[in-house]
Amino acid sequence: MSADAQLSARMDPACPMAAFPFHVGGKWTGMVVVALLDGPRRFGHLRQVLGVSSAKVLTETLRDMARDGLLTRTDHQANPPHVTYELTDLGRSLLPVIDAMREWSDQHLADLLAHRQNHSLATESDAAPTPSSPPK
Amino acid sequence: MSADAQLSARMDPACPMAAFPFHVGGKWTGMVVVALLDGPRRFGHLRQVLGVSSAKVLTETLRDMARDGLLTRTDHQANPPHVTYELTDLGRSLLPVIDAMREWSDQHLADLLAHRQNHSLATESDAAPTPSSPPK
DNA sequence: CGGCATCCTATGAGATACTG
DNA sequence: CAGTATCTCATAGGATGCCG
Repeated sequence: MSADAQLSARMDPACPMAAFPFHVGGKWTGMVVVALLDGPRRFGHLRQVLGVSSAKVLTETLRDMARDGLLTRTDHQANPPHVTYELTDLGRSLLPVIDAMREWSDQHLADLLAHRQNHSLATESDAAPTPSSPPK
Repeated sequence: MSADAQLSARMDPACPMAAFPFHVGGKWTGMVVVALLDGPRRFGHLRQVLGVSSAKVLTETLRDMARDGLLTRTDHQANPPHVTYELTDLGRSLLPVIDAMREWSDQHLADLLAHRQNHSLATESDAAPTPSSPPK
């Protein structure tokens, strides 16, 4: 399975960052890591795959990550411009943590969202029995 | 080692969240989890241990966490007020992820900070040889 | 194509003062 | 003691337009 497919499958709107209790750096940092797992990628490619709206945001994310040694920026000095970004070992070192987040998400995110849902309805009325997730 | 001691030792200003590339929920969420590992704690206790300046911030954090089922709030109906917060199983389920973050921090945070430092000095001048961290 | 420059807005975070 | 009520401020995120 390609990293791009993983991205769509695991980090798509169905599992929104909004409810996700973990973040890596900025909003897009974690996704950039995943998107670069298969090798160098171009700016435009990242922009499409991540679905990042504004170019500015992606530029900032990538610059910060380069500054922190998480990836390298390669300007191929071509015209039209051709720039690629590639994960460093340090960048790849984030993967176990990201995977830990994903594993948590697989196992517990639905539970968290159920609690949140439940809470909106019955702020104090009854005991609000846990809607899903019987304790293992 | 108590969770409180862990808190001071591992999440103190010497390892500031500012440079820490991971976050759990809000700024204080992760620390609340760690602070509650040893059992229920009172509002004031949390406020002291975490060093959270404003009561509002802690209140918000705790309310959000309760809403998400990460902890429970118990009002002991006493005067003066006595309220305790206790982790749920769901709240405890965050621990492996937090530990993964800490492990990453132990192994790579210094490296990241070195890169960051280096980058401020030589934005483009020379090749900026990696200051520390020979590849493994 | 891969950016900057500019502007805008929502939100997080905190300070301070007050209350049951 | 455990909050609530306001207010401020900084920053992240995003929209749009221009440039080499």
